[in-house]
Amino acid sequence: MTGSRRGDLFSPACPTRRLLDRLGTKWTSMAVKSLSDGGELRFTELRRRMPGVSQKMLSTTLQTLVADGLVARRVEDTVPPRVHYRLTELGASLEVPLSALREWAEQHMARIDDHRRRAGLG
Amino acid sequence: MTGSRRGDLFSPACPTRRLLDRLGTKWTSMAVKSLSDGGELRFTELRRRMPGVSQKMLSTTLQTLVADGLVARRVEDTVPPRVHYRLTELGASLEVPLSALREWAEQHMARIDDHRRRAGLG
DNA sequence: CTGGATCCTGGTCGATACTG
DNA sequence: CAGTATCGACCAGGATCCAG
Repeated sequence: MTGSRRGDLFSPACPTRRLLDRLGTKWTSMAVKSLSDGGELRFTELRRRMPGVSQKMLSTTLQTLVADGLVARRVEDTVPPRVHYRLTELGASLEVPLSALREWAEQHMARIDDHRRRAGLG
Repeated sequence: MTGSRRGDLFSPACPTRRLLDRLGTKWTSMAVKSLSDGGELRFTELRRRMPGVSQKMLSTTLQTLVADGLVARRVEDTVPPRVHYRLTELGASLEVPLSALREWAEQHMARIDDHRRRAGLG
């Protein structure tokens, strides 16, 4: 942090853009929400809470979140293995602004859809 | 709105997912931010504020935003034509949760990047 | 000046099959 | 149970040229 960085908002390294890029991937926000609601969950439990997700995509999504430090992965050394996922503090802190965006979406997306229908693009 | 819709959060029509899908497209959030900062702007003014955007992508992005009802388009009937864009009330209201997400990104993305580097995933 | 039309590339995502 | 490997479809997005 070198003081004011408003100019950075439009640099290729813009943190907002990179964050939205990730949240924009299909399953990321749903996984965060599921872990926020369910606490610590196993792989299959998580999968059940995310209708439509494939094993590969859930695995990839979780790997990204773990690498980002938003989700913690805990392996029980049993047979068969049990793997548990939960939000880290960082992940939980993201839930705050993210839930604000969710509220906005739930309140206003219907109007957006309506507008799009009239424009004939949606 | 038909009362509580928490279950909808994971339906294919989930409003949050669809909103993030749009905000996740490369230039959308930058355009919203630029219009929020600059007020009403012409196409080329907007383009200057968004380094790296191509004519096509700016055009496409603005069309989407206009169709969504987040941005208003005003054409001055001159030669050559001047086209002005500004946020609608709906678009301005989106700026509220969006700026909260920006703050989070600016405060925490560095830590995410650091975490990723250690994980060796980029 | 403000776009539209076209072509092309890379990455996201899904289906399927296989493994410890 | 919890992944990994591979293949292919699809589309966002960039380059370029053209038009009102």
